[in-house]
Amino acid sequence: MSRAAKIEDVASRAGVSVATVSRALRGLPHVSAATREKVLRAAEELDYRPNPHAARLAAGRSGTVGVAVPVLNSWFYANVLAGVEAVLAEEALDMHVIVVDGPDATERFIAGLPALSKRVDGLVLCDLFMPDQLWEDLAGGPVPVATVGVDTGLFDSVTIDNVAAAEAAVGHLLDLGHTRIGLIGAGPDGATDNESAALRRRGTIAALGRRGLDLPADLDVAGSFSVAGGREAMLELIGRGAPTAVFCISDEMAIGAMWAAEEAGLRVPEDLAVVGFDDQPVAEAVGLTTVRQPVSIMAARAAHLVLARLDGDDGPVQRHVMPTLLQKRKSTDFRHLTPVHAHS
Amino acid sequence: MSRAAKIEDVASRAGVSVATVSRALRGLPHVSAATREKVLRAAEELDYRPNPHAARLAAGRSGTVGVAVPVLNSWFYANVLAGVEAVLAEEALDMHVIVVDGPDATERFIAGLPALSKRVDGLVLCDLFMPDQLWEDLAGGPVPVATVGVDTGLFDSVTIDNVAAAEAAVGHLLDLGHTRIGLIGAGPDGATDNESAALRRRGTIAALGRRGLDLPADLDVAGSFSVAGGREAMLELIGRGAPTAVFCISDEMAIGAMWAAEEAGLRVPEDLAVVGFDDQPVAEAVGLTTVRQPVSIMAARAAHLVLARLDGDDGPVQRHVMPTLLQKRKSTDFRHLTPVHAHS
DNA sequence: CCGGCGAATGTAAGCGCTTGCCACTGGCGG
DNA sequence: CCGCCAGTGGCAAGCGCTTACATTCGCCGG
Repeated sequence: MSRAAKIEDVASRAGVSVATVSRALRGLPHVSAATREKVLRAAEELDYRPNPHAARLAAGRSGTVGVAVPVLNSWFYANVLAGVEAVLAEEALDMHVIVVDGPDATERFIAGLPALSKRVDGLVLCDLFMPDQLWEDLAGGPVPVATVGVDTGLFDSVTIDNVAAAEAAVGHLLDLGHTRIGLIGAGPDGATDNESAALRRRGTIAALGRRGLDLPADLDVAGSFSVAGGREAMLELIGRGAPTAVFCISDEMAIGAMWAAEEAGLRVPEDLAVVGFDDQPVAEAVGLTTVRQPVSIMAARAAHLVLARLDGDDGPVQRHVMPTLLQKRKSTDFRHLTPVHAHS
Repeated sequence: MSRAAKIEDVASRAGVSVATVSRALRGLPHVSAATREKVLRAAEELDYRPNPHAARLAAGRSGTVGVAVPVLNSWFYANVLAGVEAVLAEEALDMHVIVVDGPDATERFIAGLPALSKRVDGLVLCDLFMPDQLWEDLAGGPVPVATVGVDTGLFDSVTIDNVAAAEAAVGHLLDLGHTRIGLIGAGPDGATDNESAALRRRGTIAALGRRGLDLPADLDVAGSFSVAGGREAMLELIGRGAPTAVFCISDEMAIGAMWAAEEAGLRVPEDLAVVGFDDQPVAEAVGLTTVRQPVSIMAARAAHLVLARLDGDDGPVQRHVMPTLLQKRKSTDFRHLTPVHAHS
């Protein structure tokens, strides 16, 4: 065909007005069954495809929800995207992905926020770190927001209880008899400011504290959320006099830590117990004890929350806390006897 | 402010016409420096943000390139997205991600193709499997396409030499003295039709053939591209009488295979040599010998290729073949003595 | 048999921007 | 001193759709 059909062509072919075509095609009321049928047929025959930009301009809605993540190529965020994408695809909505990696990108993201509200109808924000003022600005804005991984109290959120999860992980290590437990985390000292990291650190300290222990500075290291980051942190720990167990706030880091341990001639779990966080498929394969969190389900729920807001739900802010589960595997399957116990 | 500023507001504030504002803001010629400055200031003062939908409708361009991938939550495709996103972000273009998982989604993708050409200016297609006819239709269409991982000859493409890479991998195994080498692949029998999988299988057979060996049916299994898929395939292989070495067409599968081996009491590399494909970070951590391919660089190049087409490049189709490298690690670090050699 | 009412449809005014085309301006050579 | 040209800038017609409002029509109760 020469030129793409427009709504007007469909209208004249069906013998109705463009308004009727628009209504019929979108399933709106006030169209008789017969007319609708006629329109559908005409559209079919012309292979009509509505122009989304025209529709969006006219309707003032974009049919798109934005998803902001710090990086794309990590298991966690890839699954966030997958979770959101799955629900959006069902609703025939577009996903606009925004990568906010590091301070510069955050700057740009913030600067682009006003413009963003024109291109997305809703927003799923994942592990974003911004000044409080901006969160409030966002809350005052027109686009519904759901956050995953962070809970500001201002928006619908879906998180896990990071503190409790970390307590469980470290508690497990303590139950095994460890007293010299390292933490491989992330934070201002590490790659980025990350709320989850801070909470897991808090949980670690809480678990330790409950047994009268603390987290000595030399066992408290931070790295980037990656295999390499975990390895480096572990190497650092080893250089300082290795702990007998280490809690890593991501599986990638834990795998890096196991690697470093091996390089240093430490056996896991005999010489070093390791626990990770996430429970990605690889964790099970390598026998890594880790905290399972339902990543893509969380993301999907966040997506549903913004969709509900788009459908007019104006109930109170919903703050979902999803369950986690400590998966015990080989990397901690060894009872550690501390010198104290050995002599008692 | 009450209502978002529109171009007209900027125009009147700057004392020029909307046409001039449009030109000034987009850096088009035929605007004097003084005028441009005036416009910029006015826009700044009003915090003006152009409405992308209006711009796209009027201009007939979408400022968006689409990226189709089979799944989001795998290392490979996550890196593809990351690679594309990085170059698009630089050009201030949007990325529209399309997940084409399985036949149904492919169907939908194909059905949506005509509509798609209105919402994207270009397309990066990754490991997509479609009837030839549709590729040709696409080639006849208005939107430039670049493929990654598959080379149809119709579009700019960036691939690796899968056959040669597999030959190198299996050749390495042969050099180590293995003669009973299994292949864990994917294909019509596996999860999806995948061109790379077919080519790697071909390379495997070629390498074997060069030594006068063949790939017996009982050592030729297929699984899904995942840890679980690799594990199941390996278990199957073990059930049939384990080979002494196995080539897996992805790292996830290789890690699954190592897991299965361990479950079965086989030591890697002594009892079973394993080689994977991709060289994702975890591979190095677990000492997996594997074929490295520059995933995100490939994706970035594909993105550049479609951008070049958008800039009017109408040169001949470019078919880039990127280098791969066999990374030898612990999982194959053992010279296997076949009975034949042992007795000679 | 008539007024009125609601459902079905049409009319047309935008939505906010881009761009082809025309009009103006001032500096320059003739 | 005049006409011409290149460089600027304005005008206005779209881009293809949505939707408020007006209109039409069939049907019912009075």
